[in-house]
Amino acid sequence: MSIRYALLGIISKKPVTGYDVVTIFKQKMIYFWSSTHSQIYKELHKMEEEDLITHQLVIQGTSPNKKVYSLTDQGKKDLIRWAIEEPLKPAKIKDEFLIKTTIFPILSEEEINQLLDEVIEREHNILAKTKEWKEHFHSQGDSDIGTILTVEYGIRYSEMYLEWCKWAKQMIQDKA
Amino acid sequence: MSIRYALLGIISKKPVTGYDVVTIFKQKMIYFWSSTHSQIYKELHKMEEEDLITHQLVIQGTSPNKKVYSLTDQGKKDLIRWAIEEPLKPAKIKDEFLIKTTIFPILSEEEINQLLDEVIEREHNILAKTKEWKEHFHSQGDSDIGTILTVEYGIRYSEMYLEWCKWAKQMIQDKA
DNA sequence: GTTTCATATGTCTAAAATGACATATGAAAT
DNA sequence: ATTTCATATGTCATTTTAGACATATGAAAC
Repeated sequence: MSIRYALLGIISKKPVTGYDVVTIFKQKMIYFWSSTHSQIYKELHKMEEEDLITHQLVIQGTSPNKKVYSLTDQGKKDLIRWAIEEPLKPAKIKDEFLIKTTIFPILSEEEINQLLDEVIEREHNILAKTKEWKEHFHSQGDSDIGTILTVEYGIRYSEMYLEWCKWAKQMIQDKA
Repeated sequence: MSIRYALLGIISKKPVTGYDVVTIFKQKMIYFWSSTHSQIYKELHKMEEEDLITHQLVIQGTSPNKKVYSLTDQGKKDLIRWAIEEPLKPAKIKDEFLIKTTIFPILSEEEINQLLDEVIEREHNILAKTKEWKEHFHSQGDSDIGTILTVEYGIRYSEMYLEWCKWAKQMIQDKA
């Protein structure tokens, strides 16, 4: 039941292909949802069987043919029902870096700084992409409230992470 | 390979039971790792078979007998190897609330506010528990750098989330 | 006395998710 | 010419995870 509503939510915005969904997860939703193309294609098939979505085959000259999915009435109804009626499940997070952080006491200062630099670079890249995306949709005149809120969340999340890293570095230096 | 190092990390601090691990995940690591007792017990068995941990049976008068696990030399070696050598994998996050956020445009203002209030309450509770824990380990004179850093992360994470919610509420009111 | 709660450990089935394998087009780069 | 890249869709085996079922103790609440 997990990925289903993420997919319905994406498709509700505008018709998209499975390939589009993959890039949306990677580029625009990285800080609150993740999946792989194998799971996405499988779930799209299942959802079409259950009449929540349909697709239109688009033959392209340039690149391979694609299936553009859109919501059925039932799909939209189910999405809204889920959003309003289903009790909110706690977020599921698996952040390996924080696990590594817990064992800093058994690592050397150099090793710790190396790990922190690695994660800082990762987070910088994510933040840069998120800001890029924000600029892009603003320049397009897009004022979708869902997009505005989630992009702001992404920026705040990454900034929090980076500030915490900076604080952690200072903390470790002071302790040493 | 996922939960393994989370478990090794926890056990490296001090010997614990499977039951302890369950509560640690729930109370102290909720904002960066999650699992269930069925998975934890299974993985502990597997890790013991592979000689990464061992247990000592403790017979208690009051409550049921328990298995207290500790790291073997091999377990500690593998944990450090993982931390230093294995490339950092991106965090995997599944936050349903942000999915719900993306479809705010097809919900009513009342429904949106209800959802936001729900998540604000959830996050308040998490923050309260994290702060309680921080007070507790400070009062115990615990100055484990791993704990200090992760608890600070938890507080910053929850505060970021709550501030974003507040901002979102304002944003939605202004738009209406 | 009976239920509920915290402690404590396990199994089992089903669902979800990962990662590898597999294929195909057209454009661009080397 | 050949490789690489972006686009595009799929399968399959294995691993991971979730959630239900199962049991047991002692203390506390009702």
